[in-house]
Amino acid sequence: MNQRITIEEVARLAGVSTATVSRVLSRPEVVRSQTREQVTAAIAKLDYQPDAAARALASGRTHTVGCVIPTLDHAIFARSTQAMQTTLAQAGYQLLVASHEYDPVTEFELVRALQQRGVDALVLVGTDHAPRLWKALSAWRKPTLLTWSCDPRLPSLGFDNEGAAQMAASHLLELGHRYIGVISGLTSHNDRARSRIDGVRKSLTQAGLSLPPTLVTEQAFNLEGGRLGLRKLMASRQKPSAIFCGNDLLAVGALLEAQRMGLNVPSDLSICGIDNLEISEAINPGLTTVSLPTQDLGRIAAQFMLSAISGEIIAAKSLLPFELVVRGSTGLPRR
Amino acid sequence: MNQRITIEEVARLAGVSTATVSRVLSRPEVVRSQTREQVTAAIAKLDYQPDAAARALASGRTHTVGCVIPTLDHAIFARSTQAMQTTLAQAGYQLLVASHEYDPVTEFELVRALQQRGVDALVLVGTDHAPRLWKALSAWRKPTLLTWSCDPRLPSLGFDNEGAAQMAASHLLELGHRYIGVISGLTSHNDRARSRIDGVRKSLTQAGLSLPPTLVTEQAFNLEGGRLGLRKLMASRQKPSAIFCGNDLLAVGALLEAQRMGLNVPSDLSICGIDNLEISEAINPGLTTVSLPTQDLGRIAAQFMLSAISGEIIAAKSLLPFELVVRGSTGLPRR
DNA sequence: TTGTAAAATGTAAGCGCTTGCATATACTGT
DNA sequence: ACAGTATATGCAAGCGCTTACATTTTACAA
Repeated sequence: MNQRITIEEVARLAGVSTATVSRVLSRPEVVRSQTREQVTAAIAKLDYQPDAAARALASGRTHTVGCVIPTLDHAIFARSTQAMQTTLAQAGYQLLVASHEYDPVTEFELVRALQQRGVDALVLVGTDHAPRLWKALSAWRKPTLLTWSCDPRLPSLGFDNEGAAQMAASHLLELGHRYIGVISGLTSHNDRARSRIDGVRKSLTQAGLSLPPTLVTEQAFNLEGGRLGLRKLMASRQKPSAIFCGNDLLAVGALLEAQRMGLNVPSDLSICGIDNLEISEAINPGLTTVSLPTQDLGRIAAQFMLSAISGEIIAAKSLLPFELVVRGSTGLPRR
Repeated sequence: MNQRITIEEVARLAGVSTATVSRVLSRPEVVRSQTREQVTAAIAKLDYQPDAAARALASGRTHTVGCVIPTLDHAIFARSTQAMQTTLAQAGYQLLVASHEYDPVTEFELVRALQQRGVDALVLVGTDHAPRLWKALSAWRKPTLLTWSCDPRLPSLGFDNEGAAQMAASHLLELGHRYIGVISGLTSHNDRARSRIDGVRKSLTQAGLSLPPTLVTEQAFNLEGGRLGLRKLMASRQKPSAIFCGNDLLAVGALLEAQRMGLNVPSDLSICGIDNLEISEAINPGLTTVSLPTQDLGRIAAQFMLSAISGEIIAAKSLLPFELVVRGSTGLPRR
């Protein structure tokens, strides 16, 4: 250690006890202003930096929130994590990020690791978790929040993924499409992807249509997946006139691939997604999509955790709003 | 606390001292295998989870690495951070992420916060830092790594940003372009952006050309910035026949905007960027760019930090390779 | 056997803070 | 001026580990 300055030296210089210095640090309002100033001056003079480990050990609070996500490689998670981190930092909290890349075992281990680290709260994504992870969470006596989707077992802040997909599907149905294909993200350990397929299926059923397995393909969550999915669907006997993609990355991939294949979007093929990434608006034609407030998700999640840490009861379930954004990638089917 | 299981209870159940349990945890090889098994069994039976704060306080090591980046909203940082986190987690280390959104004051505060948290190592981006941040870093006795660009003051793992830009500019020059515009990211608190402009300027100078201020525009680091930049450059008296963009996000934005304006890329206008994002390959036409191994950056940075933490001397400066990827967005200028 | 060195384990003193409780000091009204 | 409170500060016991050092056990050679 670099001759660390301790609270004791600050106390000595300020002519008070270590307890008072500690109070200035964590509950300044209980210290007489004159005393407080002496202490503050001593802290400044010595450039004292309290040792977080010692504070954590003595107080049981680390001022750290853990966040376990699938991956930062996807803009939606990066974006919400970014918002979360910023909000937390403003409140003096630090973010411990860990990603499991859709592997439930890794996810479990990361959660355990973060719990050991003594994080004051934990944020997870989705509802698909290993049983022992659920167990580890319920045995844990600190705030936990599920994001992106909701589950009665834990406080949740998410979207009605099924509803969002229905909204998109209804749009396609209203345009007159009857053969609708689906490019979904991989559904393993991903409840969001499953819910979205379910949403499309529900809409089709309500319209008296069905969703044949040949018109559904699961693809890796990236542009390449969208391209592969498109080729696969367009190779099927009954070609779809519209394609719903589980997210915008797949949709953009599909759109670009359609253009490469010489198809005109939307007159030959309508495409729509979910998320509303920046690229969705920029691309030509613009991508019709369901806009999700990803950034808000992160910010509000952070606020929830801060409230929960300070003992407030947070809502068991909050759904964030979303809206259909119609752009050029969807249109009437060729008659 | 949830009736936390302590090392003492494990020791009692295993019939050994707490010191032995501690050794099993951190240096199992010094414990006789028979004893070790008893301890391991007791740990498993009690589901003991050591308290990281206590370990940190007693040992001075937190098994945590801090990473301060501009923002996770940009794919390049998200991607390298993702790689870093994964590599660290595999070695039992956790990642504390903080982003400053190009604000030097925030950056300084975040670094201090992470130092207080007792991170075992720190990773920063770039060489533009507030003087007092440099001071805080040199007073700190733990490994620090600069990434993306290099600086003699600290161990660095980065790219030759100027060289990458020169590579792109040379490509445009070789195609015969003489009026080359530049859409740069904001250069404030961003040495990479500045180096890249410098690289282009150097190439032009070597070719006996110059880079007039009217052909350079600084834009926010996103698609919209690329679009604005393009409109600005194409509104100048002497229109460029090729545009170099400081990164692929700007380039993609510029490309899409060019198409919206009815320009044909590359016959009316060549565009090239730096980064090689996934979208750069997928878009039509494909974007000519300089491919940077962003993911490797993160992975290698993590490995460096792990080595440094265990006392190894790491290279003062490592440059990662890059290569020009020529795609459809650049071509011969219209004669 | 026994002696000696090496290996394994135990003892106990912290690590640097927080906080319950005790004490001291500052106010208030009479 | 003096109780009687309310407020501010100090005292000191931990928080749950790690680790230097002391002690015990084991291994092995003579």
